[in-house]
Amino acid sequence: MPGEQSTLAEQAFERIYELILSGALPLGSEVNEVSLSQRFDISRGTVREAVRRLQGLRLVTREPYMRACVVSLSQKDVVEIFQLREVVEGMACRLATKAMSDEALDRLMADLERARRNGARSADIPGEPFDLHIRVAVACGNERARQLLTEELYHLLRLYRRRSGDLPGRREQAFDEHWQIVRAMHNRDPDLAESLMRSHIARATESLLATLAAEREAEGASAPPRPLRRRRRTRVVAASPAGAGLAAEQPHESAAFAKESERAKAR
Amino acid sequence: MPGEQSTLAEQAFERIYELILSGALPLGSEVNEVSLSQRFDISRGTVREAVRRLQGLRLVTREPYMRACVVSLSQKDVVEIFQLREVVEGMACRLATKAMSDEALDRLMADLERARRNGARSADIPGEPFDLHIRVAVACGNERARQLLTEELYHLLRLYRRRSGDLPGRREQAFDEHWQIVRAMHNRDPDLAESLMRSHIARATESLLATLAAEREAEGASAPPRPLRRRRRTRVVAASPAGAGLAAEQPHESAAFAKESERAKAR
DNA sequence: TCGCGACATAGTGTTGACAGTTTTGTGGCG
DNA sequence: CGCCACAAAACTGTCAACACTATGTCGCGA
Repeated sequence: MPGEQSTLAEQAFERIYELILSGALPLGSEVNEVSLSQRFDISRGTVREAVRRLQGLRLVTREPYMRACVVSLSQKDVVEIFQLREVVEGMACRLATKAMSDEALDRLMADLERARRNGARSADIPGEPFDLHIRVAVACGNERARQLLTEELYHLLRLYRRRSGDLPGRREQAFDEHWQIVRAMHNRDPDLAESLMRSHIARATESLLATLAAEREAEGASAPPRPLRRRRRTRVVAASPAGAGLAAEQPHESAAFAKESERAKAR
Repeated sequence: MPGEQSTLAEQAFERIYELILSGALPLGSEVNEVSLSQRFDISRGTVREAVRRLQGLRLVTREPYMRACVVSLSQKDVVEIFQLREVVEGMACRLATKAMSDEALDRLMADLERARRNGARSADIPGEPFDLHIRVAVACGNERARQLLTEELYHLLRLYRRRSGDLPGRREQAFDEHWQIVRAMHNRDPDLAESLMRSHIARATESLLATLAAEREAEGASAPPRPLRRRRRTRVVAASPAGAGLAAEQPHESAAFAKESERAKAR
């Protein structure tokens, strides 16, 4: 019963990855090897291997005898990621403009138009059915850039976005910018497309920073020293055998957890 | 006797990394866990952990029950890396132009001038005492970009560069371009600096591609199908207990190996 | 002679146990 | 009442053994 085709460690890697993306493992939370091994009902060494791969992807940080932690993005991190995205997605846009077929460009345009009609919810929200940024990254032909954008940077931003809405009006503006970008691509103007994409992301950066500033303002001095780290007895527990008492005192949704531990630990 | 301060797995990671960078583990060669564990005189599980981290950095590729392999860069890979470098280093140059202090810029200029006098060998060769690209990446202030440039992309190129000289005359041209870049930075012209850096790398890309094409031409049809993979009985063996019979049939330098296995396995 | 299937072998996947380190809880002392 | 030393707990680091898979080899039959 070896699952499908991959190794246990591979599956564990995927599952932990999903746990982090879904917010079940909150940013900055501790990653406990034994807890995870019990949850997945596999050996600790196997979990260990998966965690080391996460470490390689810089999704968890670790130092010798300390507990591993999910990365917690500071504002500086977010700015750095957006700076990177700005130039790399600009490049991807330029390359895609040169690489895409006429049919693919027509399809892209049609999909963008359809998305606009289908509702205003899918302008610049990662993971939505139509996501221009993903489409461009995939189409650019540079596999390394695609991986960087869609697997290393974008997911981190998804993580971050969960807890920060958009500025009002930004959505419509983003749509407009998307439209201009796609039109430049369709006109086979690589330099313009790159330039527009860069401007687009730069504006999104400013919007996000404004949102964050407003948030910080609103929260006021509720918890300025930020008790991150050094927290007592609040670590993500391994779901007591009954599967009931989940640690739900976090402001994140810890669903998708309970169903994982329905085994009686008969050993 | 726990070494200095880090874990065994950490040290193993570093050592394997060095092995790959030094060419002792040639590109595309197989990475044998037991062989390495015997060489380092540590457990296989520990080596395994290190290899998984290398995998996370995409320096080795692996599929379920197959042997792990050091990446072998195709020409497409190199082009992709240079495309990425072009925009990311351009960004780094722009940010550094804005972030560096006057003193740091003066020092940078002085070092460049000194490097020019000290010999023509250090124009654009990674790892040399003065390396403008590293200096810019470090000074740009974007930690993520620095890591991408100096630890993920640059080392791969070092790997590749080992076996490809430069085009004649390229070195002087590179020096000139470096000089222009630094002058733009010194004049606090971020956009010009970014543009110059991008052009510089684009030119370097063309130079490298020309070199590769010439090489390919010179080799002719010596080994067109490229027997990489599926080679018989030639794998890097684990140094017989006497420490003598090293597998030296590879056209790469396998030095720095012998000295690692002087322990009698007294156990 | 060539194809093909069983066997042997090398290497990876997984596990449980033991050792070392950090954190936490507790009790005595100033 | 606060603080420091000490001990227990919790967790990570390391290892050796066992299970599983892939690959090369050898013998068989057509």
